[in-house]
Amino acid sequence: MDSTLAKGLAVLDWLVREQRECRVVDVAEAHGLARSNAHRTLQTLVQCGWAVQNASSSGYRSSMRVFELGALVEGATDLKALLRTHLDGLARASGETIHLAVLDGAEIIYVDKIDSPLPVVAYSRIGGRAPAYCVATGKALLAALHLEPAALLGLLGSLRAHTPNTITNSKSLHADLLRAHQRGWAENREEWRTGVCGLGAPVFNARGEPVAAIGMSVPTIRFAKARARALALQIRACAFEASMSLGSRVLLTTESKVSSTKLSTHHRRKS
Amino acid sequence: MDSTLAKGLAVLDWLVREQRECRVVDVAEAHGLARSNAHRTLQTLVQCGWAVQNASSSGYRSSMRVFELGALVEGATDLKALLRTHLDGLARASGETIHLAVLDGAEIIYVDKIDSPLPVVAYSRIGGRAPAYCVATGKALLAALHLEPAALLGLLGSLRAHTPNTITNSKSLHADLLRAHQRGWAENREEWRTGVCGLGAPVFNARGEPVAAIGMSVPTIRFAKARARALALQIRACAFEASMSLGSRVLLTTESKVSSTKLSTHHRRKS
DNA sequence: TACATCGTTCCAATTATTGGAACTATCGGA
DNA sequence: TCCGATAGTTCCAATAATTGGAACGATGTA
Repeated sequence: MDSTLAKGLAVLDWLVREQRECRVVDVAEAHGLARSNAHRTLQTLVQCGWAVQNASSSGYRSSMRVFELGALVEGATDLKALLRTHLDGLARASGETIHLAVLDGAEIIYVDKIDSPLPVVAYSRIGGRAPAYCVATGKALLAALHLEPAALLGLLGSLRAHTPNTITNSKSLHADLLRAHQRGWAENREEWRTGVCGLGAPVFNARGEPVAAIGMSVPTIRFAKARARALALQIRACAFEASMSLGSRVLLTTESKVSSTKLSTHHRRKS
Repeated sequence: MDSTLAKGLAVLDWLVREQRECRVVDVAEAHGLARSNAHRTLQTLVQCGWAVQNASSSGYRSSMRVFELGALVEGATDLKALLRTHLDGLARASGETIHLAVLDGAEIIYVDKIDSPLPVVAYSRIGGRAPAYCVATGKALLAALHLEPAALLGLLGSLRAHTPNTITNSKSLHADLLRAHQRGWAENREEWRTGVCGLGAPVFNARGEPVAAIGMSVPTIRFAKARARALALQIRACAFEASMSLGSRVLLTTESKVSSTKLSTHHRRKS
């Protein structure tokens, strides 16, 4: 492992998150580096175009490079643009907050979001993260991977409780994912934030791979059984249409088959 | 300069732009590294969370980290969210393609964009770049800096011609920027892309600093003198309102004073 | 089967990094 | 104005890390 590279990446990451002009000593203290080392690291970042130095104050900020590359990543998948209309439709139909999320290891990242006009409890942010096993979008994506319990645990690590409702048992989670797969949507009942429930369904690309999940965050107060089910059906239908628009060619005759037919091309199934 | 860090950043940048699964040899060849070196560099990127390795193919891709950080940068300025409504208004009023751009060294980066329903000639992309001295948004931002000709040349370097109309003379450019400042908007007459003209005006924050420029791309065919002037006035007014919404407190009485009063808090003026 | 390609590991030679010290600049208080 | 403290920057020898060739195993191909 290139420790110099690791050091520089850590400084860069830190610099971006600080979102302010940082001085050499700040970096040195935050990373336990000698002043001269921090200085050279920052200079390297500047010379490579990842940071900019204020000529008068000699403070450092991250450059627009990460924004540029971030936009590239976003544009590459083009998910956001392609699925916007679907999200809009869902937002209008439900009136709730809608998310588009992708899986990144054991976490999901919100790629797009439409805020609800109704009062909401929790705040999320584009680019924000959440543990995959705690939220509906994450569970929808995990369910679409069809991992065995062991592989699941390997991917997620220990299941920490974030609320009294968080599923912390590997077998329970696996059962929950299986149910999600069978139904075609995943649920989150205050497993991540108290007072907030969620629904999510996976979106598949033309190769049948799960590339994102469409999710909905609903305050528990508006999550009565009948409404929850109605919203879930909306999400599932929306995710299905979204998959179609990405070129997913799933043959199906009845609505209830939506989820089960998604299996087709996929890697593993549990024993 | 930490060469190991520079090497790693170059590989990371390359990996993001490739937008495909890359192998060790690809990286080694592209950067003139030994296989073992490329391998270790990639492993470091993976361990630090900037890249992911496909377990089966052992190929590497950039992770969502850059997207996450990019979204952070975008959210930090919050420019996009704050100015969206202004851009929308301008887009509806003009029917042309609207840009929001920020200055990054000698280039501008498009932060937001609303496509025209009318036929357009050139294609731009959020996160895309253009030389500041060639486009209207860039010239609007440069004009707002009030740099002396020498400082301007220092910032921009040599003025390469991208079309027959590109301003390649430092003095001419300075005069053009001065005119832009006096009028309150900058123009681009096929200086970047043949067949495409542009208009741009700077947006100031509460501290009177130019933070972005609102721009409009118009095919030359729709850029007749009278219409160009009408659109320019729209842009200038829109940028002014946008500045107000960011907390810029510029006292003004007549419309024609919009631009000249912007001077107030600023750094340098030419001798 | 033999060959070629590639990912990965290992290690000694090399090279770059490291951090203390010194120098300079800036700021604020006496 | 002087002094002391703080911080940015430069320099350099000791150190520690990187480097790339070689070797090995895995995979795919003729």
